[in-house]
Amino acid sequence: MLPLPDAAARDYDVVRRVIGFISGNAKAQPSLDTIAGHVGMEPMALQRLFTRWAGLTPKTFLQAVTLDHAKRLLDESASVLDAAIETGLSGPARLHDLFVTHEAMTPGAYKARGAGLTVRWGAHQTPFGTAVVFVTERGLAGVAFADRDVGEVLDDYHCRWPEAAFVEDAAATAPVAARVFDPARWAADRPLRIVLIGTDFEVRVWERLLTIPFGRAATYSDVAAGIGRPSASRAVGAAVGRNPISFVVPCHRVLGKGGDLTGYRWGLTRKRAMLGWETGLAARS
DNA sequence: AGGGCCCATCGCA
DNA sequence: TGCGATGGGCCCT
Repeated sequence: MLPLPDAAARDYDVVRRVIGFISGNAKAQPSLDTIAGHVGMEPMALQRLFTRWAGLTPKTFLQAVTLDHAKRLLDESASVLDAAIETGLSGPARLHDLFVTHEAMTPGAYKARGAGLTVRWGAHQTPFGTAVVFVTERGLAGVAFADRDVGEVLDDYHCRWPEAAFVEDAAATAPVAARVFDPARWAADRPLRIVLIGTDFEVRVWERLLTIPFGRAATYSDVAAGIGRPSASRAVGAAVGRNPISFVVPCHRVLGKGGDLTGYRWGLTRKRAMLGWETGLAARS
């Protein structure tokens, strides 16, 4: 049973529709009035909602989500990325971002398929819709989005770790969810512990994603080069798509080389939402 | 076999 | 020029 949607979740529903509309009519550059009309809101109300959600007006958000902007973001990020990798996960480059310490369960855990693991899960409202959060004794193990039905997400994770014991325990996951999706709580206390369960290759890709700073982006081939497999960008794409801890392991910050968003496990609209949200937050500083 | 890729080429306005 | 469409190579499950 889901908790009642809070303000953030209701906001996301509007945001989702707006982004869908904008990207479907990108060429037409729809005005605020047009957009508001499409979602059945007053323009001013929509404007306030967006500003509350992302710190951006819909107009600015629209610009932040275009191909041009994505290309520029990639250009600007290229230099920053090197510095971020130097300082690693705990350095000051993580300003504005979650501090994360990670541990890998590989490849034994992959083979063991979660045997001996107790996974506690709960569904929570977030700025990007309903998320199912999975935690283990060793740390946060999964974040997944459920557009319709939490059951689909559970099936998915059951398949990943078929030998693990799953226990619904929203009381255990609620604080993690609250912290992960609330920038005000980032870096406020101890680093967030996460555990990466996957093949050797996958874990290396996911670790690499953790070095992409907040509000920036990298390409699939950047990531491939970064793990010493410069020609494996396609395999990187597949591994990125299997990232079990979405948002926390920022797979939404990986774009095609030309600035295309290419794909996202939880829907391109959500990827756009995350990128735009980060842009707004980074600009606010 | 088949991907959340990438590059080169080609054809068409 | 620019923008699709196509084909071949690539490398991990």
